[in-house]
Amino acid sequence: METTGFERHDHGACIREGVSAVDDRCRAQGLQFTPVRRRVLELLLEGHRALGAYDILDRLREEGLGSQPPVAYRALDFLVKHGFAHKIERLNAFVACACPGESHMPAFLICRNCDKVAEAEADMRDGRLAESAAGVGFRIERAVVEAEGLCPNCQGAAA
Amino acid sequence: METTGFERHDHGACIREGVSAVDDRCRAQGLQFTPVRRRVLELLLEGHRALGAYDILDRLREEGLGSQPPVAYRALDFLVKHGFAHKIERLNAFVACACPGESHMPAFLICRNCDKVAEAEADMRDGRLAESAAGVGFRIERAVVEAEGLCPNCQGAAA
DNA sequence: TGATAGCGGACATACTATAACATATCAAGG
DNA sequence: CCTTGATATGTTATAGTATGTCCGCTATCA
Repeated sequence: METTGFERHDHGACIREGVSAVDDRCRAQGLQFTPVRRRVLELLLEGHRALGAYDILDRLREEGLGSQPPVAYRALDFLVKHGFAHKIERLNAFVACACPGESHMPAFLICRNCDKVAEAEADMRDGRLAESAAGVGFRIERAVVEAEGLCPNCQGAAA
Repeated sequence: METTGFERHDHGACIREGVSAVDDRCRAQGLQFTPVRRRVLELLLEGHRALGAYDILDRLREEGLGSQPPVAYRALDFLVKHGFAHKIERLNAFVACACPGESHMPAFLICRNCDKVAEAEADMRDGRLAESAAGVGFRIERAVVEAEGLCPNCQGAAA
């Protein structure tokens, strides 16, 4: 199990790679990676942070890419539907996926101080929750797992 | 790890016990268990289902217990703050706590067919997510764990 | 008596998300 | 060429979720 998000890294490359990975997958699957969708993904990749739909809409508006809520929501729906982004229910906000295209059950580590969001793998098919669910005969199809706390950087800063 | 919610049980007693347990704890802790708060808890206990704040508000309005959103939200905030109810982020809705007063890290099993919600224990201090978080130095303080799927009853019905 | 604190009533507003309908673009096929 | 169908975007309006603020009531306590 790995996480992505808190380590130092070449963030410019990170954005370029993220966009180009999605670009490839769209080509492979015959999906249209339009300018609005591309730009929304770039915005999401910018900070490893969750952005609200209206934050994104504001940016799009500044850039002349759309001005009404459905524009942002449709782009976000596209990205989420195809696994290129995720919704953080706790924040009513969205983040770029750390490993676009791979099917997974993502879990998130949300720093309450700097708002960065890291993605981890949390397959619910095993683990204690899965056992518990199996015990009562419940069949898990999807799962929202969002942990909130302090990231390594902010623990140092707070101390 | 136990779950509560899908098993058959004496539901009348279930509500009475839930309310009276909270009543006791409020007395013990010097909290005011007012009529609005009590009624909201009863509504939440009624169906082991998640209710939206405005569903609750509608009921309160019918009963002359309040008519404006803050009335419902304040009662819900009180219940959530003291661990007598939980918010289901995935649904923007609320459920009564299955074991009021005990401090815990709850997880939820949400049936997408009948909308019933069962509560399980999902302590994040161990398990794979905890390991993963520890691996990157993230300190988990709270966690939202909400699994969606089919409850035992609805699996039978769908087949 | 006056001060304080908690609760609830009421009004207004902010934030999040979708419905519904119109228009544009483009590729496939007659 | 032109029609058709599929997908994407533009636009208006509205639904659904949540909070800010001010006020008055009541209980309590110094």
